[in-house]
Amino acid sequence: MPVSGPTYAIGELAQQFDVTTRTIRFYEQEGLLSPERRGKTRVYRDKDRVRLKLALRGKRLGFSLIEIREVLDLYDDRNHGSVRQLERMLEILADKRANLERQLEDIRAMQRELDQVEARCQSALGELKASERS
Amino acid sequence: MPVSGPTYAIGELAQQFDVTTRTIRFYEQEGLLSPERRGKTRVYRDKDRVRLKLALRGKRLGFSLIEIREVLDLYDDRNHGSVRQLERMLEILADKRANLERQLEDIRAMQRELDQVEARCQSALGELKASERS
DNA sequence: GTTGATCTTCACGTTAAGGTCAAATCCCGG
DNA sequence: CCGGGATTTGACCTTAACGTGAAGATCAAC
Repeated sequence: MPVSGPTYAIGELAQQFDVTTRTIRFYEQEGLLSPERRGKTRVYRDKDRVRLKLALRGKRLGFSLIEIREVLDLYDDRNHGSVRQLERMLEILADKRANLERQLEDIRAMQRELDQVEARCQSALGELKASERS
Repeated sequence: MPVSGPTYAIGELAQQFDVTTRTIRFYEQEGLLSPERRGKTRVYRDKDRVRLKLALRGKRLGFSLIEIREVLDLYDDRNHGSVRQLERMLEILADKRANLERQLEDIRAMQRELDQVEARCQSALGELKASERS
């Protein structure tokens, strides 16, 4: 009983996520999406929507489309391959996890630096405005 | 009295940060670095090293070289321009800050998803190994 | 002094991630 | 049934961030 749920046109999806239809078609070409077809036109379901959302999140984090596809493919794995494949998956996951950790560190470091720069800017601005009043 | 401190050759720096010399020269061409010259050869000081470090961090966070240059230029600003310029700087900083926040959110969301995928992998792996023993 | 490592500039190549037409086709309200 | 907006495929274009030689200068070491 595949409840099926709502469907979306490509333009609809594009609007929802603020990307162009070109992007969505490109993601399909690169194997990130595989919508059904009604005739020639693409029909997207919620599972496609989820994949697109995850893909865009990955992109914001600097993942390449290839990496994103790898993870997405693991994600809805109804064919949990061999032991070897599963172990490879865990390897990839560990890798991505490590990367995220480093990004967190980087972000915190950069936030500290932004704090410093901003403080200097603010004080410089204060002085300028003070001298303006003189 | 500019203590000056240690200097580095381009290859040295490349090794320290695990990038190619081409990258370092490219960053110079793009205005991120501006080492002195002894004759034709580049001589790097600690301040250049710091800029390189910050640049690479920025890159890991998905900043473009242009954005990185903007921030670096703000960073060692001995010529804190006009009020307008300072205000523009604060604007940019706020922008980058917001971006970092979103990245943090994305990272946390993605970590949760990795947790789920990994759990599924682990359990599938457990089942496979169990059935192997039968 | 020659060899090998490192440096220089110049220039063309490459890859990722789409953008940008163009020309045909589809679908839907009137 | 038809006109206009949305979709389709296909082709080529673009930008960022380097890679990859080529060809020569320099410099320490043997």
